[in-house]
Amino acid sequence: MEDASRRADTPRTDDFETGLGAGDGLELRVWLRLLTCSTLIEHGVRHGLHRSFETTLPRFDVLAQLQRAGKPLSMGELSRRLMVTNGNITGLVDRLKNEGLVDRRRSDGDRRVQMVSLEPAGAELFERMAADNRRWVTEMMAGLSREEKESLFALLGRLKSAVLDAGAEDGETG
Amino acid sequence: MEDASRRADTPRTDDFETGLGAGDGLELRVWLRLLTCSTLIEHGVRHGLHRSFETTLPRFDVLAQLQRAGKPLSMGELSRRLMVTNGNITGLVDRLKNEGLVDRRRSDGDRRVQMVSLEPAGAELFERMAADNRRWVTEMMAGLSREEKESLFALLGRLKSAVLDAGAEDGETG
DNA sequence: GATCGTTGTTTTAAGCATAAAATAACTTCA
DNA sequence: TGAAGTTATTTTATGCTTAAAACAACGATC
Repeated sequence: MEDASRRADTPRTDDFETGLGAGDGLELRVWLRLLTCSTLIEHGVRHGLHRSFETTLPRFDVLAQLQRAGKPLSMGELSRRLMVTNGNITGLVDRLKNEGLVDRRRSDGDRRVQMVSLEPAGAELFERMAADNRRWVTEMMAGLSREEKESLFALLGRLKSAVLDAGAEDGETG
Repeated sequence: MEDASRRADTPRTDDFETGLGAGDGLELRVWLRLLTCSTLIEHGVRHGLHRSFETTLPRFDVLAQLQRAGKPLSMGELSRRLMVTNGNITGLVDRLKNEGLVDRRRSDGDRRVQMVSLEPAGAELFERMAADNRRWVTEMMAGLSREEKESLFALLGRLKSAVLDAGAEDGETG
């Protein structure tokens, strides 16, 4: 009978739209809803990784990038791909290396650069996690039709471009 | 000439789709793109809050919830609305209280409960931050038409429902 | 071939976040 | 009323994350 007390102290992730309401700007409403969806799915994935693999989303993300790249990546390249600051990558790779999942070595050509590569244990673990991850995400979106998912994918592509364009302006003004 | 070295160590937020590629499942592609958009906008907002107000997104979110509620909220209620664990709220409210932006006092009826309320300084600061926040988000979405934003809003609503429905199944099975 | 600016990474200090355990107050019900 | 269970919050241990500063190696230019 371990059905109650599911886990200790997880947020309830109820139906709050974390912020503003109907009278506010459309952009703000889109952003808040986007954030809610992102947070909800992230909770699902993180919880799955924790429960099934005793690991975390950032660790998974690093392995995913290395697997996807199919070649060693520098610390900076990982930082850019994961969209986190590079001080962050240092600790993350430290831990993954201690766990034997990745290797890190100085580049021959440029002695500043550290190249991170996937160890066999890391690749094997990643494959197992990726399969479950895909299943979790698919299940979470099971309520959407194929058309809805395709529209959403397209619109998010538009949004991504818009945000990147807007960001390019303030900075590259020259 | 302080145009180079914009800021110390911010991630480049380039055009990487942080993860899988074209051959993968549609759901995974939607999720990764959603996460990219969410991260990009979050970076914009966080950077603005940091630069203009020397504050952080979680602090802003707490104030936003209190302002929106229009009444004091308990620690647990804040935790649910922000979708973070409640241990988290403790430290966050500690800091906001030290800064004089909120007040926290035991509830009369239930002595376990702590009610958090917005102080005048907090309300005043929030109004200023909210105005800028709205501007930043609007600018980031300037490249989208009204129709696109409305479609996106609607589809994200569908997604939110789908994820909540999927989550309701594994747990309430009884 | 020394100096200047740049680039890649790490370090530091602070804050955010989680999960799990602990504490404390409430409720129920016999 | 008092033991058992539930709910609200805090504490603990650990890890993630940021911004900024520090460090180290590179590249160009003179």
